[in-house]
Amino acid sequence: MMMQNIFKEQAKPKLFDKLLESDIELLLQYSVVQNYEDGNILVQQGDVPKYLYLVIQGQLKAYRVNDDGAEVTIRLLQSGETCMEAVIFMGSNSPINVQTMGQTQLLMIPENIVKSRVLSIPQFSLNLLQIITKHYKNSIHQIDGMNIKSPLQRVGYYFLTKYLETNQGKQDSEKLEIVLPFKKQVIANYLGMTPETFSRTLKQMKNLGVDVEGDRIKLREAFALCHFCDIDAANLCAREDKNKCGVCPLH
Amino acid sequence: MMMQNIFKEQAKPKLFDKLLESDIELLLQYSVVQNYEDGNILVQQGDVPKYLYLVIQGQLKAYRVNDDGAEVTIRLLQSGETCMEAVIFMGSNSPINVQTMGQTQLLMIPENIVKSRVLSIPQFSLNLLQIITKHYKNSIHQIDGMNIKSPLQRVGYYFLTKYLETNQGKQDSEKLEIVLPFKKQVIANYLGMTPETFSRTLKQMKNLGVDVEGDRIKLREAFALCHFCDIDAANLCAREDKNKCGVCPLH
DNA sequence: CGGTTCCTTGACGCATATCAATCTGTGTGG
DNA sequence: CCACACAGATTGATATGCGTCAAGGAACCG
Repeated sequence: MMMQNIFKEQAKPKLFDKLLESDIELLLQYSVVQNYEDGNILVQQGDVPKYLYLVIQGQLKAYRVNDDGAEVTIRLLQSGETCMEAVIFMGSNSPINVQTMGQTQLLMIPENIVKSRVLSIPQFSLNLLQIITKHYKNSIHQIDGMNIKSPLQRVGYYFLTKYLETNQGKQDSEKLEIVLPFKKQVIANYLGMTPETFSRTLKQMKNLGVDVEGDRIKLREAFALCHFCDIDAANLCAREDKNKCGVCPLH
Repeated sequence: MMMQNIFKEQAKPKLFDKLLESDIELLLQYSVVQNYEDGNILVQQGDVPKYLYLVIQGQLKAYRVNDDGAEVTIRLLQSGETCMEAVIFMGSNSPINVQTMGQTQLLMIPENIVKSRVLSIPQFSLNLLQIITKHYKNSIHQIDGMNIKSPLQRVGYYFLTKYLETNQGKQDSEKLEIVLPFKKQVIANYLGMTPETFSRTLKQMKNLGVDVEGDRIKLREAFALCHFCDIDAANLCAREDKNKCGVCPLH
């Protein structure tokens, strides 16, 4: 299987970062690529996961449901991201469901291959550690947000991180627009609020210099989202002169 | 440094699980043991962590604070548990503060030793993966709880997991009592509620057959907490005949 | 004892969920 | 090309559950 073909146009997934071509081949020996329709449930709470999933195209949602059928979104994944890496090492059943959102193409690496390669390829276990710790960090932010942040702050922080992601490396040519990568109700649930509250919150943001038109978020000024910055976000910020924003926690 | 002395009376920490004595020595080569008073801040948000901390005696709290000074508890740790293992691999600054609660004795392993041993001792990197994924799983439950569970359900689930932890392996001699390992206000914050709400919730639990006297939680019947069970908890349950409780999600 | 810390109890207000209706856009079929 | 259906998004009205504030009680320690 030729990775350079599959991910031709895209950045190499973090999972394969710094791996030798020969190591990647070892890893993909028994992997398969598969296509799914919208709404396909790949893993259910309680399952023992059989694969590590890498999104080639499309989107996935990792979530939990309770008895009443209420959903909590844990992660939203796009192309190049992986899931079940963590669960494979939990030594227990999956605490989450995973479902496709829209048409999706996935690379599936068998669970036992992952486990054995961890022991034989040090860089691979390092990659996994970094991926999982990143998820962990995200979930810490989620917990934080739900406890002490208002909906406005949660949305603002979400926009800020999206803004920083899309402008990574581009010091000068900052685009003052971001595009929501998911349906609004999906994002709302991820942020722990109802679609109604999300919608109302978007209107509030206009007062802060953030205009919303459909799924396009337009900033009236480059520093519009700086109110929502924290130390973690500031570290992603590419501005060489961070104190220009006036509120950067690093200054 | 002799691990068997330090942890004489206790279970061996997960961090050292299945490691050869020689590997442990390699790991501890540059480690130090240190004592701290109550309230000592070991790590602050934004710090680059210098050590992995293993609790020998006492308790730690990992938490976040926002501008207003409001705290969100991420983890509460007791003897044998570790922290900063995840942060070390995040490749960024610490998203959390860590503080001692009460007098505490800690083993501190330098960060660069941890990183290098990961590459040279496969079982060690496996241990780390398992520890971190467990934290991740916990944080998933935390997110879940704050979104779709009432305070009653959160407290109930917390008690249930504590109950299952203390009765691990003891199939027959189930003690119908658990002892809260932390101050009530600390637990309340960990569960994402105020001490007032926590207190009121404890009274509600009396109707469900759970009596609270100080920090002792007494179950009037063995199945009192089964209402709060989910698939994850059920997997920890030691009862050979799980369907006796009538609500087990495994049956 | 007096002081401190922790926990509990009560009264109140507000923010967000809930329910319901309307609006917008998009794709489909006649 | 228009009419219709449907999903998603928005807007409004209502209510309730938790946080906040304030006071009182309990346990502990010198």
